[in-house]
Amino acid sequence: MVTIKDVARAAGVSVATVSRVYNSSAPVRQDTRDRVRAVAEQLGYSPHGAARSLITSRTHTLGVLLPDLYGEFFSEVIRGVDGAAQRAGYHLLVSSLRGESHGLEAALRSMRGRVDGLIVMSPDLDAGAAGRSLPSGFPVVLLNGPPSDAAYASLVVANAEGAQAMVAHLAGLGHRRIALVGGAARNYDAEERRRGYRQGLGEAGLPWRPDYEVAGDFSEESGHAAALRLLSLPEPPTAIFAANDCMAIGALSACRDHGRKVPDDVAVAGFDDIPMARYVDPALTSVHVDISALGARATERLLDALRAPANRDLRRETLATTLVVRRSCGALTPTPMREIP
Amino acid sequence: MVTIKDVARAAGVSVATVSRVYNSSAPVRQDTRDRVRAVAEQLGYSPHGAARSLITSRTHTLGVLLPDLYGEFFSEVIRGVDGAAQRAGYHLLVSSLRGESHGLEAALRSMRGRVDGLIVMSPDLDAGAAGRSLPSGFPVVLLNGPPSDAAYASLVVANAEGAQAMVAHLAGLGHRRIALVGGAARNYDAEERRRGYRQGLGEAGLPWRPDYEVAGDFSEESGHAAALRLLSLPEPPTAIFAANDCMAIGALSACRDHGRKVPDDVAVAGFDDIPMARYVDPALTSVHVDISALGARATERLLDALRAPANRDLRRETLATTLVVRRSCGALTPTPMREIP
DNA sequence: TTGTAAGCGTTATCAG
DNA sequence: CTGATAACGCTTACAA
Repeated sequence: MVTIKDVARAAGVSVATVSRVYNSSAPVRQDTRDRVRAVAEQLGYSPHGAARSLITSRTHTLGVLLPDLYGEFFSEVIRGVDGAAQRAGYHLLVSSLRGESHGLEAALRSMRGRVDGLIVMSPDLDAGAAGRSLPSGFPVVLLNGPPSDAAYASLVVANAEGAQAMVAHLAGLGHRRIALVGGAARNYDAEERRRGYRQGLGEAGLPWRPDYEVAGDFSEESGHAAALRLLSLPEPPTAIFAANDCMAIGALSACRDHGRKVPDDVAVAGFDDIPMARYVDPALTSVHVDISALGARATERLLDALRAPANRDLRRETLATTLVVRRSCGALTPTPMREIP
Repeated sequence: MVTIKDVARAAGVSVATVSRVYNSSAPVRQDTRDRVRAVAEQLGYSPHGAARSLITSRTHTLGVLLPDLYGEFFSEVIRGVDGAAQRAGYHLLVSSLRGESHGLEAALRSMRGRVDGLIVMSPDLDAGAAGRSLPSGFPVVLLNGPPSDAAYASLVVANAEGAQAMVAHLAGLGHRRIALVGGAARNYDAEERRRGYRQGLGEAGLPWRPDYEVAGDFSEESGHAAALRLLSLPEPPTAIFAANDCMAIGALSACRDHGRKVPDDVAVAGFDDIPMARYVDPALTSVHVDISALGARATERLLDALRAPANRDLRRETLATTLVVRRSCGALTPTPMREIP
């Protein structure tokens, strides 16, 4: 491994000069600079990150902690985070929690001294403990977490508002029996979407019925099962609103299995508007969430915090959603697909 | 930030002892050990990764370089890699290349001293340069790359075999006019799948027709466009085989738009068998690739290489695929979905 | 079983 | 503009 010393020796300068060339931390004469560059290039030198961060106490790395790495949703989050991080010259240390309860704490500890800040997505309601494992004052942005941890900058999707808008839309189409396929238990997004659903019912003057609220876990399979249960009710719903698109797609296939035409016999809607949504049959009405923008925005806030640790901005920011009407909800006028900017 | 010195002082021992407690590198008396642990715990100490790896020259981190972070495919790869890495106590430094041609080289350089080994996915055919940017002897596993770089351990999906099997299946169902929606240009997977397609035609005694091979780029949109073009031919194909599932799903929607029933009027098949495949309508016949297993296997090989740098195994390993028959190909007997173990 | 001290590859400080 | 040299936090001989 070629070090700064080798370069210095070969270029006939001191290590300090080589360092200065690489950091432009002080003026270096043009010809020395060129010579150093040339020698370094030829030797195949590049600075050793760990050594660098030992002295600067900056790693130029952001930690990303996700509950799981499954499906398009997380792929999109990482995509957004990666883009923003890369633009700022930062690396990404990614780790998933895989449901271990104390995993968060362990993950946090093992990342000490390896990251300058953290993006933590912990939609788990009981994960209030998150905060305690962190050195206080360590730059963190919380993604889609419950609001309890007021001590951290956080970013959430307008879950309740989106769900409410969807119910309003369905009610506006004349549906009186609107069911919900709920998300994973003890999941904040799921709870918020449920809250929005109920609120939407209320505003539309529709009664809340316990048999119209069945549990899912965000997977296609659970959506399928839940929809089958709903369709088998003595008085089945005329609209099924799933708390995410995967479940909605599962619901679509359940309708087929059950011999119900969508949207003629029953309307189906989802949440998230994953890319696939417009390609299923019928194209899925959904609540659009710009997931990669969520990741990018989280990253930007984290980077801001790193640049100016003094005036830390701990606000809770909400990312708006948009209703995207497609065929699956049977909008009376065959609405053209709404453009997402 | 609390360092090893603070712990040593507070526990009334030397830093060496604290270090030994954390590394079990030498015997420490039980009571000293307990005292150190207690003090460390109370002070909230955890070893500084960068400092550690500076002296040990091991980062306990693996670099993952992906061409892009889009869609379920990459999400699954990372998932597999993360699982295997986490089991072995390794971190993941993830980065995408975003199509910058010299991005690979830059990414590699910037990771120097931050990772112990690399998993590089560079399906780009012209990326033979990959190797040259790496310090020779650095542990690397290549994923889905062209075979030119014989100097590295590599892992590939049995693309050609899978495609060939699909064509054989379609021909077996009586199809004589089988078209291909190809993958991205200059992409190794895409080329291999095309090769398998042509080979399959040959073995089935079917002629290769230039108008039956249209280009795509692995996106739903391109699959949609390509299928429309195929269906508008004077003599349209009776089966459309897309080089991945996203494009196949695009093709399904194109068939609907064109008023063709799948599978009655035209058969459609994909490649990858992403989770979504079984939930589209009709359920998509595809070539199953265990993507997360691919990632996990790559990681295991890399870890092996790290543990025993001496006997390095540079073989090229091929991951088998399985044909998954679902409704979209119109298999004459409505075959039940084949179980994936 | 424990302590002392020499690095690991950088950057930062201070002279020149 | 450039060069010595002291950190940074840790591990690891070598001594005790």
